[in-house]
Parts: sequence; C-alpha cells; structure tokens
Amino acid sequence: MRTHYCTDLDQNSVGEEVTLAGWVNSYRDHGGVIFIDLRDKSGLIQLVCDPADSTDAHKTASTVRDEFVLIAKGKVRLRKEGLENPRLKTGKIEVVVDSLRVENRSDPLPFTMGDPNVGEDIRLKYRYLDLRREDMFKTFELRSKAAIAARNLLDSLGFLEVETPILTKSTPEGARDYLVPSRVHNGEFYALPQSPQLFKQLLMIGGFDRYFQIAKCFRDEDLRADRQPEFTQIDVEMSFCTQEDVMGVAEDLLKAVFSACGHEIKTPFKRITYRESMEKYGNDRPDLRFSLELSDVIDLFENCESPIFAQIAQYKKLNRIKALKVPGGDTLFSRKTIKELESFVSRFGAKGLAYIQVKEEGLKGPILKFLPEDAVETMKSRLDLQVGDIVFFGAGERKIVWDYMGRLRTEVARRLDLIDDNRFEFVWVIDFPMFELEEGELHLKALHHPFTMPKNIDEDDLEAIDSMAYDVVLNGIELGGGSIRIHKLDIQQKVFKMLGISDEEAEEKFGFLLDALRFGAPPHGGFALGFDRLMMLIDKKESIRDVIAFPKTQSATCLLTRAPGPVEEEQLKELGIRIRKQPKTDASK
RNA sequence: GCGGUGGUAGUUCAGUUGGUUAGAAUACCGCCCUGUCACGGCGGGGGUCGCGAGUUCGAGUCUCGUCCACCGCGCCA
Repeated sequence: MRTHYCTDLDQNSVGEEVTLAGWVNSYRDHGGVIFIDLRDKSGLIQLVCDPADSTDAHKTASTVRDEFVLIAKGKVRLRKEGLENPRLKTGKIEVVVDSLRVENRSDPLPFTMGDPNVGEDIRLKYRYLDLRREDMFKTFELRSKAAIAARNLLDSLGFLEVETPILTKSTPEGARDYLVPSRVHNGEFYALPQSPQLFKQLLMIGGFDRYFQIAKCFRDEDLRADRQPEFTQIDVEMSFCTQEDVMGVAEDLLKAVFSACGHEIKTPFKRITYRESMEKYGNDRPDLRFSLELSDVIDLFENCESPIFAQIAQYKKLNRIKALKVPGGDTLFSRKTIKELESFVSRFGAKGLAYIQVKEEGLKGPILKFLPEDAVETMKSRLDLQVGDIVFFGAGERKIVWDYMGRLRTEVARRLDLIDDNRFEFVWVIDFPMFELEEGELHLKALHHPFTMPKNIDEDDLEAIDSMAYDVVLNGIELGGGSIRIHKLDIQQKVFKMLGISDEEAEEKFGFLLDALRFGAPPHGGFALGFDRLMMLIDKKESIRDVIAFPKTQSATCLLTRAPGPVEEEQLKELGIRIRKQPKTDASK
C-alpha cells in the first residue's frame, strides 16, 4: 500500500512520487490550502492539499478529522525558506498530495492523545489509542529488542527454548494460584504456573542440559506499581553447573540485554551475603546507588540506664539496635522533617525514632543521658561523627528493626536527593538461609523454594543452614534470582520433612518430581529474571503497567475487556460449578 | 482486608463561608480564512458535579455509606 514510512523521506527524496499511509495527527484548514500532519509508527510528515494541485484531494482533505486513516499519494517537495519546521524530523520537506483516500474515519477521541495529564484509567480503557503514541511505540520496540537479545545470547550459549504447560498443577512458590476448572474432571482444577520451576528441572532430568523460556507466570496476589498478576520472566536452567556458572550466564544475559537497549554495564556484579545485606541495608534487595549504611550499636547499650534499651541489648541474637548516620543531616533536616520520618517508620512497626544531633558544642539528644561516657565515645569514633550529622536509632526485634531502618535509609536518600536515576547498580545477594522460622520455633518456611540445595543440611541449628540461592538486585529492586536445585532424592525428602510436608502430601503434590529424582537426575540449577520489571527499570518508567501492552488495574481487572466477567449458566453447568454468592452489582461500571 | 490521595462538560481543570442560570481551556458542530505546523477569527451545542442516603429553607461544597482509579501496608519474589 505504501512506498515509504513518513520519516524515511528527507531532502534526498525531493521530487519523488510517494504513497504514504497512516493517521491524521492534526490538520490545519486555511479555507484554501489544507495541511495535514500524517503519522505512522516512524513519525510525522506534513501533507499539503492545495486546490491548485488537485481539487479532489483538497475536497477530501476538508472532511478529514483527527485519527482518520489516510492513504496519500503525492510528490515530495522542499519547503520554502522560512517555512521549515525544525521540530519535525521531516520539517524541511512536505508532500504535495495529488490523490487522497480516507481509508477509515474516526469518532472524536475520548481523550487528548499525548496529553500527559490524562488519567490512566481512560487510557487503559482505550489502550489501542494510547499505544499510538510515539513514546509507547518506543517502549515496546525496546522491549522487543531486549527479548530478542536475550534469545540470541542464550541461543549462542547452547540454551534450548522450550515451552512448558500453562494448564498445570500448583507449584508451591508460596503465592496463591489462579485456578482453572476442569470440564472433563468436574470438581478438579488446573493451576496456572507461578513459574515453570518444576518443568525446567524435569527438562534437565530429560537431558536437555540447557533450557530457557520467556515464560508467562501467574500469581493471584494483590498488585503494586511493580507487580501484575500475570507477568513475564526470562527463565533459565542448566545442568552440571556450579553456582558460579549460573551467575555468570545471568550476568552475560543482562549485559546483552542492556547493550541491546543502549547501556553498557560492567560485570561481574558486586556480591553481598544475605546476612550482611540485612545488617547493612535492612533488606535483601539493597539499593547501592547511595551509601548510608546501617551500623550495629547494640553492644553500646548493654550498660544503658534506659531499661527499654538495656533490655533489648540483652538478647543480641534476635534483637538489634541499629544506627543510621546521615552526614550533614542535622543541618538538612528541620524538626518537622524529623517528625515526618518518625511517623514514616511508625507505619512499619517502629515504637519511636530516637536520634542524636552532632552540634558544635557536642552531642545532643535525649538518649545520651542513659549512655555511659565510654559508650558515647565509642559511638563517636565507630560512626565517625562530624558536626552537622544526625544519627537515627532503631531498637527492637531484629526483623522489625531491619525493615523500618532499611526503609528509613531509602526514605532519607530520597528526601536528600542522593539517588542518581541514571545509574544501574547491580548486586548479587548470596548465601540465603535455607529456612525461615515462622511465628516461634515450630514452623519452618523455605526462604527460596523447597527444591533449593542446602549447603550444610546436617547442621543442628536450622537457622544456620544456608542454601545455594542467589538473587540479582538492581537499584533496590529484585530483578530475579535462582538456585542450585536438589538432585538427590534423599536430600529432597529430608527437606520436605523439615518443612513439615508429610510423605503423603509430598507424594500427592510432587510425586512426579520425586519419581524423576530416582532416575539419574543430573546436578542442575538456574535462575529467572522478571522481564517486565527489567524493562521498567531500563526504560525508566514509574510503573510496570507502562511496559505491558494490556495491563491490569490494581484490582486485577482489565478496563479494556472488562475482564473478569460473568459467564453463561451453561458454561458453569458443564464445569459442575455453582456460584454461592451473587457477584457484586456493576451499576457503577 | 487496612491506610492515604483523587473522582465536576468527551478530556484537563477552576468552582470562595452552604446561596441566583456550575465556569475556563481544549475537543466537537456551523460559518469565514491559500503557508500553517498547538494555525487563526466569529458563533453554537454539550453537565445525573461517580453513585445512594442524610443534615439544611437551600448541597458540587457538610455527614455517612458505597463504587472506581492510583500510591502504600498486609499478601507476594
């Protein structure tokens, strides 16, 4: 239909007879001559419809409105001096139309395309219009390039792309499953995969040696700016490999993807153990674009005269007293700001937020009077306190302290504008504990997943058992992770037992895996990267929805298709399903 | 499930202490205009103030409930 895309044309095309196809970006009708900015995926060019050149084309042009679909034939002409538009890539030329066809009309638009203030809900309802924007096209062009780069890199390393089932059995990633009722087996359900975890392990047992997939995954949990119920991950698994081998492949992969998106990144990435990350940054996904490390000061409170702090300092294993020094913070933070920070951490379980200001005349703060002189001196040197600094303290149960002090660290950095948005700071978090003690002692939970290889399974202290698991973190966001898997039956059985999974339950849920481990399973391991999050970070978008063509709202609906929706009674009958509660009325929709 | 923010014309917004017929820009319709590029000029149409109760002589404005969207918590890699 077309001979060129709009921005294929330039001064060298002058005199050429061309056919262009696209949408009316805008039109300017002067009564005589009519100008139309024609848009296709490449960009804009100005069409000129002059009655002197073609009365028919001019007549047609006068009926044109925004977003009409046009096919225009004409000759490329250099614009006269003074008539160029430097804001257009094709601003030095224009196309004199001799034949114009309105291929399709358009109703007036429900919103102004390109207006950055238009609400996201209306853009999602008419997503196909939103996608016509240049910025959107660029985003998905980038996403496509990244996916292709990933495929090419993995292909070059001998990985085989294999598809795994969408209708499957629940794999226990810990999240809620999306269920699909079975018609053939009334009362039974498929689950959509939370990840292809067990299938990729079976592919290794199947001897494929190296597998990858750009896989859709499903988790029925509440949404966030960086979380959708269905998302895409680059899923990789390999056999006869060490943890180092796997991490090396992940780094090569990220390097290739970033390179395809125009960013050169350095490998290998930094590494930090899980425990060090928790102690220094308060979480297992540290943002290393800024420092502001947390310091341990629990020992300084041992002889503290405040009963609360002293008591906390008694139990060093489960309690923490952490200090966050903000250089220059005393001069930068007003009393109001400090109040706001206190209220900020209280949302995450902090009972208060003690602080010490470093003034010219010495330290100032209510907790000082409880501390022995030598403890204060030690603190000064340990934290290297300078005049103008402020130090915040978090004290209590370690999980809570880590959490709110880690969040405080990020919040402080945000407020002080310490975060360089143009940096990509990768870090591997390694040596995850195998188990997490839940609510007291009895209930062990797998921190990664129950197929992760423990390092020291015979250790008596269950909390001291490490796993061969690793997460890759970018700018404080978990991009992905992986592990070396258990390939020996006895270890897998032991881990299930430790997690409180009975033989019967293990057999029912993972019998096929246990079976497979009996038949010469090779050592293997792998990783998965959240592809949407990755693209969000590379493309510097605020929300994962911006890099997904048809995303869901926070309440997991699709404003475009209005999914989920009711189904015919007949469909339910076939599935053997009866709805107990009436669905809520949709009068508001 | 919880906390916060928002919802007024197709869209983006304004709307004072509760007080006359709810405004602007843009889009839309009509007329005019041969060098604009966010073209311009004149005129016009367009509102269940998210929805439902309540308080009041009177509600866009106050109260309660509810729905939708977004941000976060819980949940979830």
